Amino acid sequence: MSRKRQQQQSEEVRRLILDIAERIISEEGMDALSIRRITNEMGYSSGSIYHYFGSKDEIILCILQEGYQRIIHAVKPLDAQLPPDEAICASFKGYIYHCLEWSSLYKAMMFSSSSQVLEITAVLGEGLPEKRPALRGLVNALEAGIATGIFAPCDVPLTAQALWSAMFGLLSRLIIEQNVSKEHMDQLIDRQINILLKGLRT
Amino acid sequence: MSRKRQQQQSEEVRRLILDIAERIISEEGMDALSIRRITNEMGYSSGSIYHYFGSKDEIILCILQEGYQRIIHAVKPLDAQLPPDEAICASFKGYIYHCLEWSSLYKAMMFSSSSQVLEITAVLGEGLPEKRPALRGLVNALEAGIATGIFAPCDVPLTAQALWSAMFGLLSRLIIEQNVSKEHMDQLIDRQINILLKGLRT
Amino acid sequence: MSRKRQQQQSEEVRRLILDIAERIISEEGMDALSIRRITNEMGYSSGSIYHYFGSKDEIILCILQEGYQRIIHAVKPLDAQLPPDEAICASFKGYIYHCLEWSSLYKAMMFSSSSQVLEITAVLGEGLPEKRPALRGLVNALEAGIATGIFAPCDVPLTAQALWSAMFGLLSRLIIEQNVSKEHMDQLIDRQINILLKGLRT
Amino acid sequence: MSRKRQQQQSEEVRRLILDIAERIISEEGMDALSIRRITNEMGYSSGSIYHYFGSKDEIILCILQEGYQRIIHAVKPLDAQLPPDEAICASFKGYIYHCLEWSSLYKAMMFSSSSQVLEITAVLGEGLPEKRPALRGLVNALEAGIATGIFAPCDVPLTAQALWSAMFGLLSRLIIEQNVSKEHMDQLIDRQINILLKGLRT
DNA sequence: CATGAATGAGTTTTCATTCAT
DNA sequence: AATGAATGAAAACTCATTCAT
Repeated sequence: MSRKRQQQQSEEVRRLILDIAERIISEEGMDALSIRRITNEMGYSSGSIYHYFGSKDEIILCILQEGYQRIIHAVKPLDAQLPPDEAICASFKGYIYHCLEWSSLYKAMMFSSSSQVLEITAVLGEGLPEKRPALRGLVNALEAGIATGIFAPCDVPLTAQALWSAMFGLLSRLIIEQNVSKEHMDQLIDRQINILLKGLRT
Repeated sequence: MSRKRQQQQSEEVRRLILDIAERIISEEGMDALSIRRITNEMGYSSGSIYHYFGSKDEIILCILQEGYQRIIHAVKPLDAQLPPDEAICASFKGYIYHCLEWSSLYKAMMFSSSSQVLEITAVLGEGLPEKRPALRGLVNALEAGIATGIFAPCDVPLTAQALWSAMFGLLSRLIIEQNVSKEHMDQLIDRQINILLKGLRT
Repeated sequence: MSRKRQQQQSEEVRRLILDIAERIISEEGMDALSIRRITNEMGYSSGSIYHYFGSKDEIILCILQEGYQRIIHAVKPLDAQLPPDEAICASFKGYIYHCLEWSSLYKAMMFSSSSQVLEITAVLGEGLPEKRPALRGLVNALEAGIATGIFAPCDVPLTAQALWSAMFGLLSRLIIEQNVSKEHMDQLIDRQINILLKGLRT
Repeated sequence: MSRKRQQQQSEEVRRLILDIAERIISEEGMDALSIRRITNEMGYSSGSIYHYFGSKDEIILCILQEGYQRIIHAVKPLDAQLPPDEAICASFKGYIYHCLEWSSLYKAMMFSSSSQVLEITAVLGEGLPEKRPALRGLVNALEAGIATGIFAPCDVPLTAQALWSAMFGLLSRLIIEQNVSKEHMDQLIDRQINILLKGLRT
């Protein structure tokens, strides 16, 4: 009992640390994250964090992994009821608007070349489109669209990578440039998705 | 003679500083850049750098501006002889393959949200498509294509931003993910450009 | 027990820092004070000081406030039993001889134009004679003296400021010039107070 | 000829250095003075200053000495035509208002305990009232006043020191506290001189 | 005489990490 | 498990001074 209880408590503190750290990164960027900041906001002393994590890097890695999970889980599966093109459009928009709310975290995660992070975030490799939830849905929609004849036949995984990269580019610029007006943002997103979908059609 | 020689030497030291700094940024990222690192590698004392640059930021700005210049100068003007779609295809490919050679610097520059850097790199703002050399060519090609009827009429600056962002996304992923095979890379680039161009056509 | 002991020790270290800093200021002036100097003399590493104080300015402010407190607490309230002129004489003498013992600190404090310090030390502003303990006693004595008819009616706060400034001037010169003999010092103090008091009489 | 000319030119450069340094001290305080600042404003290189002065301290000393001379020369001799009390009043006012215009320099000079500076600025020592121009005039006026019966007999040098210190105190506070309104300043000066003069009368 | 490059020691501050208690 | 004191290295930057040219 006692041991179980302990483990549970320990897990709660880890959670707390990660939550605070993630909030700092999201609100003020990676450079604002420091052990002191975290422990201060927890009401703990600075040393205590090393009972829960081996190093700062371990914390960051954890956050990036979790952040990716969160984003993925938030990517709703493509609606099989909808025509594939509309499903892709809805999915992309959902993804973009969702990620814009986690922009700092998204940036930290998706722009990282750390091999540990890339294990999670890479999409261009052989076979990855089938592994990544986000791309898997895209692959399915593309295949469905080809089957129903609204999309031209093509190398589906390759096309999924190309499409996703395009959308990633727009999302990235929106996050990086910061001061794009909501209106212009909406127009850009619409325009890009239109171009891409039209590019797929028969 | 002596004065000229001195000035020349001074210029050489500035160059040396910039080269070392750029190498550090390219190899280890922006955060690894420090005055100490630079001066140590030069064999100078740390204060000496302030003979040549007013501050660390000035050095960084210099590097980014140079990097941008390098990129811009390499962006060949769209070939007016070619049909607009082929011109865009050639231009995009040229841009991507060129920037892949300066990948780390490109990353440092294009992923920065520093306002100083954004003054140079931002593309999504109102009126920017006409100011940025890369986008201006795209705007011209689009207008030409619409005029000749191969592209459907559209909001040209908006479309240029959407197109460029798409291409930026693919380039970014290629840079970030590092271990994409040359063959797959070529296919991806071809595929994306095809989708985009087809998306523009009438 | 342990916690109490720790807190006590922490308090001792703060004390040590303030004592060393004060000594440096007293012996070598404000400009000689540096974090390094303090920590070196403590046998600590330079960063450690930030466990106890948030910044150098905080240390200085602490010292100045303590110095001011020390001076104020030593300013005995004017003796209401004595005739006002004698009370003023006694008070001035007490103040001068007391401050001469803390001369370097007094100098650092009273000659500073830092706004933080002036909040504590300024006397010439509107309404300040009533706020500063030293001047408040003077104001009371002047009013008492005017009431009993030994002092001529006047603008009391203004007069208090003028009197205190005069005494401050003599005290300052005694501190600055250092090598004035005790005998001459006594004569000067007597003479100045006599002139001032006679200047107030009816 | 050549040598004479050279010496003259050298003298001019020394002058220029001192003028610039003094202006910096006056406008921005002692801490703002640096060799770089001086040489930049001269259009010279940093090293060249050492052809004219052995060290920064030598420059500062020079300025303080000159500053004192300037102040003294500006202290107009007491008007022997006027009654001694009016002459003292005029002299004090002239001194105060004059020095307020050189406040930073005055502060640097008169608050210094450097023995070199004190050789010039000390007034409380035995025999100094007769040596210092400012005090000598005061001594003369006091003696004249005693002779004509408007001042009570007294130890004249001692009285001169006490008077001057009083006025120095007010001037110092006006300089230190900075934000005293012109109106209040005038009242304070009037009030203090009135008290002092009344304190001298028979 | 003048330059300007270079030094070296200095400044305050931040931070991840360790460790005795 | 938690503390909090302490470290030591790092950060950017400043400045008086020296010296070869």
